[in-house]
Amino acid sequence: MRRYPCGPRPSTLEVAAAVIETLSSLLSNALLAARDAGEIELDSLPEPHLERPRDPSHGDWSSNVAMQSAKEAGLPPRQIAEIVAKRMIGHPDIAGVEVAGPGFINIRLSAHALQRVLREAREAGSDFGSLDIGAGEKVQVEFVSANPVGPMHVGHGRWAALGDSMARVLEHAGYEVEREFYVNDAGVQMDVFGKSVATRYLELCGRDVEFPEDGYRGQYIVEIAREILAEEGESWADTSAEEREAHFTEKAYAQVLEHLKHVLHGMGVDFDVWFSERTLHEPGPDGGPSEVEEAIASLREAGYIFEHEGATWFRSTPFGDDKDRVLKKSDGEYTYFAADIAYHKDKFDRGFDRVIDIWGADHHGYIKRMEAAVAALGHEGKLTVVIGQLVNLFRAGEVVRMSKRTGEMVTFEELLEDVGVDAARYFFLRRSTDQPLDFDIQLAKEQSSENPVYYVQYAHARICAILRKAAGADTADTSVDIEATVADLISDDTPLHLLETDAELSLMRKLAEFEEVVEVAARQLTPFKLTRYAEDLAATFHQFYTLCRVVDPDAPDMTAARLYAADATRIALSTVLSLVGVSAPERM
RNA sequence: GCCCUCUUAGCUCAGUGGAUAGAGCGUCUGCCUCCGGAGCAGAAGGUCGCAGGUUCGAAUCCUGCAGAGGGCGCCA
Repeated sequence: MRRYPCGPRPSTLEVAAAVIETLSSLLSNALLAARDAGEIELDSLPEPHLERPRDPSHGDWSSNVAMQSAKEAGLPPRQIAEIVAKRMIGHPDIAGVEVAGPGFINIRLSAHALQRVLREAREAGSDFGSLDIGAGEKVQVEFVSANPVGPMHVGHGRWAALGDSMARVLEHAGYEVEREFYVNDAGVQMDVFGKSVATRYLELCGRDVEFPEDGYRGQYIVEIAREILAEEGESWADTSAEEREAHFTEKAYAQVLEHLKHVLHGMGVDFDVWFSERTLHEPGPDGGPSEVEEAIASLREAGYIFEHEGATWFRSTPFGDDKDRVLKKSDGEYTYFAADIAYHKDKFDRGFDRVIDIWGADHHGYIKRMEAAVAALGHEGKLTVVIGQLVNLFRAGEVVRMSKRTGEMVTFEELLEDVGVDAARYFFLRRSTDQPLDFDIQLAKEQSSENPVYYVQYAHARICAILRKAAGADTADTSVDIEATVADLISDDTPLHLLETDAELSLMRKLAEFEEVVEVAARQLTPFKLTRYAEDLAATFHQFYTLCRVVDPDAPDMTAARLYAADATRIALSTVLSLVGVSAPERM
């Protein structure tokens, strides 16, 4: 249940916020007037909170001011509520005020107030629900960041959908967003990767070699080796192992990186920056210190570095970490953590006001030290780490088994090919982000009401069919331009006041919630709220459709008004789906 | 052993101090001479893991216990 503090709201918030402002001041004024009239004794005015009641029969908005001030006023809450309520009626936006339960003041908006959202949607178009709570603040979202040593697993796909949708919602809420992929192209896993490919290559050349114990055994390693063989022949079989492995590392790395970009682009996820970990270790301009060295120098300057047993340590415990952490090992190598500190210093040096990292659940225990490092660098509180949980694959209720040891698994690319981009993205965002997700491949492919993505898309397609019908075209005629059709059918003069039945009011109420949904999703970084809302809105529209005949040649005014409402719903559905990254088909 | 997260309807899950705890699926019953039935309506279904505490009020906050998952390297 959301609560809105009373007081001034950013003027850029439109419909819902304007209503909240109106209601808040009505409540405050009613209390003040009651006090001035001597009906209530109050030294301080409570901050009236407005919330949306769970139960629609309790009205559109509800306030608990009466309960809050009961103690001080020395009156029963219900009596205070009665006093306040009677002073609120009469406003054109208010259809009724009731006192209920222990002392709730339940407010019902007038049809007049609700109808405004339809014009709002039409004026805003694809900007419907957009806000300015970000006020242009620069935010970076870093996500996926899979090691470039193999195909993405399904969890990576979920994190891609999550990060991209989060970025879209933040943009819609007025933030300036950059998407970034951190490429872990340094470290031993790259060597192991190159060695694995090189060994497979030698095998393909007919050489008798032993596969490295810790090598990557996936079939894709063989495929990469085969491609290099086809391209470059057998000449690398006779070079030194060092030369060969170095070459194969780079060659295979480039291939995998291209593959990652290709798959992500195919699902509509495009990054602004691909950041290479290696660059952090390279010497600075004019041969100066690397970024890793500079980051450690910064921490040293701030007093958080010490030497112990031949290693260089970061004192992270003052920031709540369990133990201090090694940055430079006694063998002279830097740890992954050292590079990650340099990476985050680089992010903030680039001027982001806020940085969001989406990490896999296995990095859970890493959060505290990273937050500690960011705080030590003087950016406390600007980093938010979101943990993306894994995906359990099912097929018709049966678990799809995967083995990490043998490298056998369903890759994300295979899943995309199987179920399609829309279903994959939609399903990934149906659950709270920090909860493991059960993904049923068969359900995702099913074209029935059991499949929520079809349910929502169907509502959109259905509206488009109605609009085509209203324009006199065949409902299935896809050559009809929806936007132009709508412009012909409705106008600013359309008599929206005709919309006053329960089904129509419910639809308008649901549309008015959209802005709040965007706000909550942006503030809480929870894009899964969008899919819930999309399903709610689709259901509300289907109910409206069932009860309200839209196209009726005998009632042109009512037809126009209902088309207006249907079109506003189309705009909202299309917008919310675009925030999820799912298409809004005009016909299915 | 220590730390984190989770436990809500048969199943999958919403719900971070308010009212009679919700949705989808599944089960059962209805609705097409009518704009897309890929739809709609209704019914059944609950000790919110357990036990205390705080509060006018707790699924929600605190403590303990039980169960599930994850994390605890001079790995990345």
